[in-house]
Parts: sequence; C-alpha cells; structure tokens
Amino acid sequence: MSNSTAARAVASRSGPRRKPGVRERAAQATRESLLRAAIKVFARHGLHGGSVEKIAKAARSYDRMIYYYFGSKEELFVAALEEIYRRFNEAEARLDLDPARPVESLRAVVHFVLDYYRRNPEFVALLNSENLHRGRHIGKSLRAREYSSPAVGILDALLRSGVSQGLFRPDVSARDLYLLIAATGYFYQSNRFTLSAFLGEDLEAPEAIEHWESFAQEAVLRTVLVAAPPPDGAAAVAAV
Amino acid sequence: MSNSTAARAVASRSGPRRKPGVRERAAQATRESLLRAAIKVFARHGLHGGSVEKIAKAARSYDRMIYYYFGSKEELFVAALEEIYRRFNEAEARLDLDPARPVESLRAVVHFVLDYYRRNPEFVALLNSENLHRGRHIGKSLRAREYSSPAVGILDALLRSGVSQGLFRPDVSARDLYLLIAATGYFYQSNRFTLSAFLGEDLEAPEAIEHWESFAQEAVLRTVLVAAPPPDGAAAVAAV
Amino acid sequence: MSNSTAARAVASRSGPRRKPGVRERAAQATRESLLRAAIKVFARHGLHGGSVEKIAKAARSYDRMIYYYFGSKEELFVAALEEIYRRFNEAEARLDLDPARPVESLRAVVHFVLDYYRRNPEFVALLNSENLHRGRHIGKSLRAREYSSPAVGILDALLRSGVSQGLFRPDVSARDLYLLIAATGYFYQSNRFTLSAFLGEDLEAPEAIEHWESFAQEAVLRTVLVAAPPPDGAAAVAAV
Amino acid sequence: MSNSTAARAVASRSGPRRKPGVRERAAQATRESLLRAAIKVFARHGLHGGSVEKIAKAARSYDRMIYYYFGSKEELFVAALEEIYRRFNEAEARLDLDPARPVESLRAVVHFVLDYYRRNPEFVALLNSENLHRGRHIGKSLRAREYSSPAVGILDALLRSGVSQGLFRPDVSARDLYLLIAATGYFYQSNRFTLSAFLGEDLEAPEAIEHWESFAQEAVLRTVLVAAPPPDGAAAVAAV
DNA sequence: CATGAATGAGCTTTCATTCAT
DNA sequence: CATGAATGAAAGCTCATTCAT
Repeated sequence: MSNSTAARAVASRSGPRRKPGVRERAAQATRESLLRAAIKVFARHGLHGGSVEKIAKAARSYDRMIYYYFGSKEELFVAALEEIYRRFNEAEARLDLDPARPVESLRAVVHFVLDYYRRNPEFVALLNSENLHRGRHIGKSLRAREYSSPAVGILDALLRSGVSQGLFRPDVSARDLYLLIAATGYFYQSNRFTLSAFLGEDLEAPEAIEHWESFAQEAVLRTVLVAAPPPDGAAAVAAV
Repeated sequence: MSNSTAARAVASRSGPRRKPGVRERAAQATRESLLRAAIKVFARHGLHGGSVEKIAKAARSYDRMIYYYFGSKEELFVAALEEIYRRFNEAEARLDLDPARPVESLRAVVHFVLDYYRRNPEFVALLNSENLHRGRHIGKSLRAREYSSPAVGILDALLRSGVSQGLFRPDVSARDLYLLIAATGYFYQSNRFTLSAFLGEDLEAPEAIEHWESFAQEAVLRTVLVAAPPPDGAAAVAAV
Repeated sequence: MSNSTAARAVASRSGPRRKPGVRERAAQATRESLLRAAIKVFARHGLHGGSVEKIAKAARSYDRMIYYYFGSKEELFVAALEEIYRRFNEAEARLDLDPARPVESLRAVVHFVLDYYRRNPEFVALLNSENLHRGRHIGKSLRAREYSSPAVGILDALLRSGVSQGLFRPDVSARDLYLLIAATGYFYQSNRFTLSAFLGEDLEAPEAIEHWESFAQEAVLRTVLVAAPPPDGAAAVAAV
Repeated sequence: MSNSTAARAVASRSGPRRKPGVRERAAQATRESLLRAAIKVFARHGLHGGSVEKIAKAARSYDRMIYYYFGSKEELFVAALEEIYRRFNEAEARLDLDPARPVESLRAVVHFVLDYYRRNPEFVALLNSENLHRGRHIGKSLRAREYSSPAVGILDALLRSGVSQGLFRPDVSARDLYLLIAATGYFYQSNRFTLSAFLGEDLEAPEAIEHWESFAQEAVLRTVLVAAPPPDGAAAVAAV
C-alpha cells in the first residue's frame, strides 16, 4: 500500500458550498465509474485476479486514473469494500419494521438478508476475498467501524419486543441470531457453485431459492420462539 | 487447461501389484509434498495469488515438477480440491454414530462439522476460491461425484430414526438440515476476519468458538425437534 | 527538449523598470522555490531519479508549474545547473584576496574551494549528473560561458605575484593549479561514500576534513613554491 | 531489493570438480554478458536511467534473466560494482614495481591510476552513481571489504623505501598520497565534460591528457620529495 | 527422474507531459 | 495565473510455461 495514501476525494476544497463545475462533475463520474468497475471486477476475479487494467477498461478509463484517485490497487480494494458496506447499510436502513409485530419483523429481516445477498453477489464475493486476505484491508479502513453492523441493533429491538410479548425466548442474543441469519443466507449464496455440483441440483433455480428461504425462516423462528411454530408460521403469530 | 498433458498418477497403475521401488516411493513423496504445499498456498493466497514458484518452494521442489506430475497449475488446483474433499470424506467416514440415539448423534454431527471446518481452514478457503471461480474446476473433475456428500445420507438415517422415535418432525429434509449445519460452521469460519472486525470481538477465542457451537447445536435441534429442548438440551435426550 | 516552449523568465523583462506587482512577486516566488527544489531533488536522485512530481511536491507547487516556468524537465535541469554555477561564482566573487601575499591568498583559495564543495554538496552532485550525461545540457545553455570560471583568472594573478616575489615557480599554469585544487576538493566530497567504505573510516568526520584540507594545502603549495615549505607552512610565509 | 537475495551463482554445486557441461557454460556466458552489459549501461545512464530492458537487450538476453541470475536490478548493480572493483584490483595486482626505486615506482603508480581511469570510464561512472546513492549498495556487498584498496599498502611500501633512502619526507601517509593521486586522475576523468565546456578546451585530446599526467606526476612527487625535483624530474632520480 | 535455463506475456506502478477550465 | 484531470509510454518485476539436458 502506498505510504502517502493520497486517496483523492475529488475536489471539494471543503470551502463554501458552491455549485460543482462541469469538470468536477466529470471527475466525480470518473471516480465513481472506477469504483463501480472495481467492485465488479474484484468480485469476479478476486484481488489478485482483478487487474487494474481490467478495471480501468471496464470503467472506460485508464490505469493511471486508479492511482490518481485511489493511490494504489489495494487502496482501491479498500474503497470497494467500504462502498459495498455502505450500500448494504443503506439498504438495511430502508427496512421498515414494526417492532410491535416481532415475528413478522423477524421474517422480514431474514427475507431482507437472503434477498440482499442473492441480488448482490459482489457483496458476498468481496467479503470472501477480504477474508481470504485475513481481513488485512478492512483493518486499515478508517470508516470500517462506521459501517459496523446496525443489524444487530435492529434484531436486539425485535428480540426485546418478542420477549416482552411472551413470544420469544429471553436467552437468545441478537448477535447470535444475526450470525445465524447471515450464515444461512451467506453460505447458500457464497457456495452455490460447489453445492450445486455436489448436491446435483441447481441452487439458483427460483424454487430452490424460495424453498431455502422458507426453511431458513423456520429454523430462525424455531430458534427464538418459545413454542414451535406450525408449518406455515403465520398461525403462530395469529395464536398470539 | 491443457488436456493433452494428462496428470501423472505416479508410475504404474497398470501391471501386476508389486512392491514399489525406491524410485517410485521418492516420486510419490514428491507428488504428495507438492499437493500438500499446493493446498496450503492456494488456501492462503487463492488460485491467482498462489504462484507455482511459491508452491514448488514450499514443497522444496521445482516448478517443473508441478508440470510433470499435474500438467498445469489449474490441474494442480483441481487435484488440491479433490484431495481436500477426500480428506473431509475420510474424516466423516470415521464418525461413529448410534442411529438409535438420534439427538446425540445429531449433536455429534454438528460438532464434527464445526470442528472440522475450524481445524482445517484450508478446506474452507479452497472452497471459497473455487466458488469465486464459479465452480469451474470441480465441474471438470471426474472424481468430484465420488466425493459427493455422504453426509446427507448420514443425516437422512438420523432423521428417520428420530422421526420413528417421535422426537423429530417428519417434514425436515436431510439436505436442508445438512445445509443448515454446514452454513453455521462454514460462515463462522470463512468470515471470521470481517466478522471479528465488525463485531469488535475475536471470533477465534476459545470461549467464542464454544459459545457458537452450543448456539448452533440449539438452533439445529430446535429446527428438527418436535418439542423445543430445554436450555441444556441434555434433558431432552433424557426425556426420551 | 522542446525548443518551442521557451523557458519563461517570469513576467516582464521588457518594458520600463517598474515596481513588481504582488502577482509578479508571487510568481517569482513560485519559480524560485521550484528551482530550489529542483536543485535539491536532482542532487539527491539524479536527472532520471528526480521526478517532476517529487520536485513539485518539494516546492509545494504543481507539476504543471514546472512546464509553465521552465518548459520541460530537461530545461529545468539546465536552469538548475546554471543556478548552482551562478551561486558558486557569486561566492567566489566574495573572496577577498591580497595579491601582495600570494601564499596566504593561495591558501585562502584552497580553503574556499574545499569548504564550498563540502557545504554545497548539491553543486558536486549536480555536476556529477551532468557529466554522467556527457555535458549534454550545459552545452545547450546560453549562459554557460558567462559562468566560465573566473577562478582561473584569480589564480593567474596570484601566481604572477608569487613569481615576481620569487616565491613561486614560473612554470606552473593557473589552469593546472586550478584543476589540482578542484580535484582535491571535488574528489573528496564526491566520493566520500565509497571512500569511507573502502578506507574503513568516516571521511565526513571534522578531524578527517581538517586533516585533508591541510594535506591539500601542502600539496598545492609544494607544487608551486620554489622551496618546499616547512611542515607547518606558516614559517614559509614568515620567511619571506 | 529482494528479500530472498537469491543471486544465482550459476550451477557449480561445489561438489567434486567436474567438467562443466555445455549448458552450464552457456549459463555462465549468459550471466557474464548480462553483467558486462549492466556495467556499460549503468555507466552510461546511471542506476535509474539504465533500464533492465536496455541491459537485457545489450546482452541479447531477456529482462527475466536478470531476475533469474541477480534477483533484482539493484542486486545487479551491486554485482556490477563488485565486478569493476575486482577488475581494478586485478589490474593493480599486475603492477610490477621495484621498491628499491621509489621515485620511478611512484611515477608508475600515478601513471597506472590515471591511465586506468581514462581507459575504463565505466569505473569512474559507476562509482559516481554509487556515490549519488550515498554508498547504499556497496554497504550491502559482502565482498566490498575484500576489494578494499591494496593500493594504500603498495604506496606504503614505496614511501617507506623512499624515506629510508632519504628521498621522501617521513611525514606523508600512504592514505593521503593515495587520495591525492586518485583525486587528480578521477576528477579529470569524471568531470571532463563540464571542464571542457568551462575551460573551452578538449580535455580528451592526447596532448591534454599527457600534459595533465606530467603535471600530476610533478605535484605528487613534489608533495613527497624532500627536495623539489628539477623540471624534468628524471634528474632527481639520477641524483640518488 | 530431476533440474537449471529460457521465454514472452502480463502485472502494478511511475513517468513526463498535455488538456481544459 | 493556477490547478485538477487526463493520457500513453515505459518502468521494474512476476507469472505460467517450455526447453534441453
């Protein structure tokens, strides 16, 4: 990683807010398209496999610009990581949950997570790359902490509500529940190729996806509910 | 991948069984140490990051030998994949379960899977690499099918036994259960670096590992048990 | 080197002498700090090793300004050469010698040269760079001749005086004497690193420097004096 | 600089002496031609200016071979430095001096040094490059000490002999004398381009060279002789 | 069987320079 | 005047692979 770490934040001399000129907008666009391309390329080929040239070409820019805006390939990778986390948190923040209905809300969370992972395979792929490199880059990111999962907080609120309504067991932590949900979604998405090969079926088929989500829903609910839910699950809520 | 240069299986598979000469044993040793080194290096650096030179050096051999024994870097990768699957299956085969005691057996399976993933991080890392490359290599492996998970069969027997004893629900498939168990173990191991960073705790600490296993045990059991188990879970077994 | 982009001499050389405006003074300052930075950077890294970016950064300015004021990197290098020569001549001009006392004056010249080289290592380093490039740039400099050594003239006067006083041999040319003096000072400074390594001593230690100067003084004096000076040398002067 | 520092010494497993095979000889030739080319290219363009490609091409080989044999560009530079020192020492060792005739021997040494520098401009140029880089590489060379100047020892013997014969002053050290001789030869050669420009004459003209040598001879002799030599110098010897 | 030597494509990065406000 | 953005060539170095004993 470059020692100057001169990642350029694109203009914005942080002086008085003024309308960005045409050049600044173009620069912003260049930077963003490089970042977008980096996410795609790194996700498909990993940190080593994704060359700066591939990224630059995908962004219809030049290698040199990566160094201009991000300093180095590794710093670009860090920026890509930060960006996918940012996007995930943004999506999570749009989740509209009703704390008064903890079972439905929990189902919504499970759906959200599984759905997000499936629709954003780069998120999963980039995290895998980062873990291959033992978390080396995320440790260097100053913003890493900012993005530290609000999901746990959300689940905590749900759990509390469920417990107070006598629906949920009091001895399940939000952290564990979060990991369980993430695990079911992540593993299915991350390992879909090897799993498909070894199970002899296509895990990306819509029915397979739907089936897995309903199974995950049930596993999660059974883990937290005081009483096991009937097959459909809806009844359990009604029973309250 | 060159398809002409067939991976050499070390000396004579043909011909009558005879004691291997010193030459053959040495060759066997070279091949094996290359394979072992490849697993380590690929696990640590991925398919692209792990260069043939690194592997050859780690095996105290020469680049050339990789081509001699395996044909190409990619074929070596395939061999590495096959080898880790073989090892996993071998370990799984050593699992000694009592079908008459399905709850305990299921706990044993969960323990085995989580423990194996943790003790063999190369297994997880290599699978991640293979999935990054969209299962390209495992599809080419002739032996892949052979290694196709006996675990599902094992779980199937357990489930049947549990159902017949009135302990387990009849509507849980072995395949789903297998994925659930694998997911809890795999995700925790695979993502331990990013998770540690974002949760602000060390997932590799012994207490953390133990805690996660007992949580996973409970989640799995609650998913299959007709009646929810008491906190400890042991009582549920006793109740039978 | 682009010959169309003429090096800018900062604002108006033409036109009637008038007080420079604030704009011009700022420009002058930018130009000068670039030049100063260039001398430092070229001296430390050579013509190839010293990048325009390094120079611009060292001057807290921008790459672009180098092209604005100097036309190209090579022209900046020429300007740097001219500047160090200018400085050297300026310092030389401040030498206040008494032609009536040729021995002491000669000692003063030796001291001046050795001292100047030591205190201005960029002078020596830049000349080395220029000689590495076979004098390519100095040949292109129009001002080069202007700076052509007044030192020879100075020595010539001294020698004449010494000869007429019967102290100096009549058959020593100022040019040769100049080269001898410069050689002793230049070589010691220029090669201090390799010499220190091979002699196993630190040539930059104050005692080493002092010792070398007194040796150089003696060698120079013995070369020109009719009679060899006594060890101290002071006596020889007194003897006159 | 590579951390493995795997500079290959070309085969020679230091086992029993056997005739080198045709391949080993070819390898030796490749290595040597790369080294020779490196000396030429580094001398002409410096460490930064001399690219590995230029060197490889000059040696009719490939960039890759430089890394194969020397590990890195910098290690090749170190090897080049060692080689020119080795050559210089070798030449010096061929000097056949008669200690009984110190004046003539001293003249022979002066001639040798000036002549060697002139005929081997790469020696001077490479040392300049190394000094530009503050002796960074020679410090890393293990062999550096081996090549540490035997010249001083040679001069010491000469001085002792001269002193015992009453010809030389007893208070001149071999080290100082060596520096004086080297300085006259080195400076003239190293700075011939800028000096030619500023003196307005060609320092490489045969007469100029000859004139400088005889001046250097005289300066050196006058520095060590008890009595100043007559213009020709030969008489001084005859006087003994 | 084993191994040193060779090869060319590709990698990340830095360079000097020009463009467009 | 000053400056951020862009550009293409070239740098040092590593890669997977093949050749020749």
